[in-house]
Amino acid sequence: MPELPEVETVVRSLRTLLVGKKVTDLWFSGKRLRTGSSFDPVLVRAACAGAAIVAVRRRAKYVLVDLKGMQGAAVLLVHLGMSGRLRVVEKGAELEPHTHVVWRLRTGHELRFVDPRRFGDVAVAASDQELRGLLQLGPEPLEIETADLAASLRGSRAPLKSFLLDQAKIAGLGNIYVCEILWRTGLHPAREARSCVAHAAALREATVDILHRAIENRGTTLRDYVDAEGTRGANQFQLAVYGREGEACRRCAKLVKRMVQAGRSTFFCSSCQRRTAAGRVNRV
DNA sequence: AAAACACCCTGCCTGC
DNA sequence: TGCAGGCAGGGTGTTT
Repeated sequence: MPELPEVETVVRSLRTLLVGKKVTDLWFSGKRLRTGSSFDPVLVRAACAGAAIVAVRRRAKYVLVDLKGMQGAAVLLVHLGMSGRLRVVEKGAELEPHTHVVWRLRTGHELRFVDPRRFGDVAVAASDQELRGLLQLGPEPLEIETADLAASLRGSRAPLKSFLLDQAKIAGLGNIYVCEILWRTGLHPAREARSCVAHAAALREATVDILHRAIENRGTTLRDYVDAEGTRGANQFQLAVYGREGEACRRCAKLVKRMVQAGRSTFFCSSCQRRTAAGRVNRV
């Protein structure tokens, strides 16, 4: 499940493998991607074929590839969804099932987008401003200012868990890292966001630390996440609560609980993470 | 207006 | 053993 650290890891590996390379041609499976996707093979081919790869960037959970083609500059957007992978392989390497887009490079390598569940997305535009997926995104978690986070919290009656998952409020977190951030700060997932204004600094600090550590570990591989070179992450061994229902809390040894919020699992410690505004910030 | 929810998809796991 | 059903959840569109 690629979240910000996994996407950042993929972007870094793609950057070393792709920048300066030229796309010769593309191949498509013909399958649709996620509902509401603007994925259009004709447009993607027109923007990519013959273009040079200038840069590879990340915005929230999106991979952005800057292209320079005969018709000018373009931006290629790839979202990995739940099960998406971007791999750079040798031409002629066996085609994995559920491969949907292949960019053939002049070097003889291929960039491949593989996505069994097709929750991912591929799109092109002339600039970031024309990429629909990027328009509603909030600030980057690694760059957000405490005052801005506090102001945003103050205006939301949503549960804190939902607030942190809302890409319009803060862009790039997913279920795994939100659970970890809440545990680290000792805040209960069901607390109203606006009751946590005083904890904005602690939330920001925990977020930055947890994301940095996850990036250092090259992401969390729970099932099949790998980077562009096929390397698994190692951050799954650092998780304090996610996926640990019934196991001992690493801080107080009580059993980690699971509840469902907005249809998604929340893992937390009911002893360390109190509903009441105790004002206590826990440290590992 | 903001929050909640249904939907898309496949693979894995559980239970009968 | 085999198969049905539940579950995983990011983002979008719809409903409350």
